[in-house]
Amino acid sequence: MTSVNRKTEIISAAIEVFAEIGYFRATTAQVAERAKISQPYIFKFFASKEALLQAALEASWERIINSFRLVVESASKEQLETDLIEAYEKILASHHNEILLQMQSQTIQEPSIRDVMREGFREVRQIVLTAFREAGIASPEERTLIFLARGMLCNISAALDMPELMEV
Amino acid sequence: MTSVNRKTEIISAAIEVFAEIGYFRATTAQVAERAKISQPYIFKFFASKEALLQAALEASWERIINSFRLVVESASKEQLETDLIEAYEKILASHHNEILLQMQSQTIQEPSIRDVMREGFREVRQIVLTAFREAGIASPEERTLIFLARGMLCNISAALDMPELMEV
DNA sequence: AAATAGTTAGTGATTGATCAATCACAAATC
DNA sequence: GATTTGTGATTGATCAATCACTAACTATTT
Repeated sequence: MTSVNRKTEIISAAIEVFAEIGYFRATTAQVAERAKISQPYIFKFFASKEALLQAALEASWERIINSFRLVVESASKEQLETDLIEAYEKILASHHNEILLQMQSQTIQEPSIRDVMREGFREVRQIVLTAFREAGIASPEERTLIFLARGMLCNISAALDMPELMEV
Repeated sequence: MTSVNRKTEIISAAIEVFAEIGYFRATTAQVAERAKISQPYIFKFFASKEALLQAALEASWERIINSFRLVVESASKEQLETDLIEAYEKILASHHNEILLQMQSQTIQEPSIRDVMREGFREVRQIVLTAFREAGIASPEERTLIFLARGMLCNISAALDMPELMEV
């Protein structure tokens, strides 16, 4: 097992455990158990529990950003927005825990966590806004706002299992 | 000091402490200190820390719901949506902690907390949807979805101190 | 092929601190 | 004297992080 693979495994385990139990309530022992390693071994890869959360959040943002970049590169101007929505819904379905962890982290006050969250939102917004502009969509700022807003309500709809929130 | 006032004070203290520190990390001793009572005394009013969170959430939803009902009763049809937005922004400015606590609770898995959150969203959505319908607004379901979605992005914008998320 | 040395992978045991909740009790008020 | 209001002390459980240690693997020399 290479070191980088082991690190990835720990991050995956942390995403699951933090999302299911809540970051502050979850224990590093639970993460270790999920990753099938000993509890102290986590600290060979991450300086602290908070550093592990940070790494988990970076991984989750990267997935969204990579997915959106792919869509922007390949989608037609007419399909751009619907393809972005579809890409996000796929992530929400396949990596629900990463979204739950992001939702949690929106209210975590630690500076390092706040920074990751802000940078994630900033970058996603920039990708969408630039793509909308280059596609010649009218009122790109307003449309970007609505796109992000629908995404956030979609998260809540999924987290609380309230599909009616997204029904028209 | 009447029992009901004391209870209200504890709830106010809990909202502050839970919002600032995070529900799972915050301690009942911190809530007690904020309420200027002893830590055990909390448990004369609330059976558990979770019951206290539940009461805090109920209070926060009630504020929003009462405010929206007032707007719906008095606003003109043309001003309805802007007045609702204004009412929500006022709450967000004056009771930021209540919104932060709601955001946290969107991902807390305990059944009693989930139930409070679902009921809160359900009721707010119903009030807005009914008001939009009765005001003769076109596509009331779609407009309600957008209204709620913008509200959720507004929460995040405030929580992360990212005003650019709401700029057009 | 065998021995040696060095590096990487991984764990058991511990610790100091922390916390929700209980209980017995005191003080104030009615 | 009885009810209400309120607290000190305690407890059993829990946790992040550290430390000392072992096992396994790799490379080099003999």
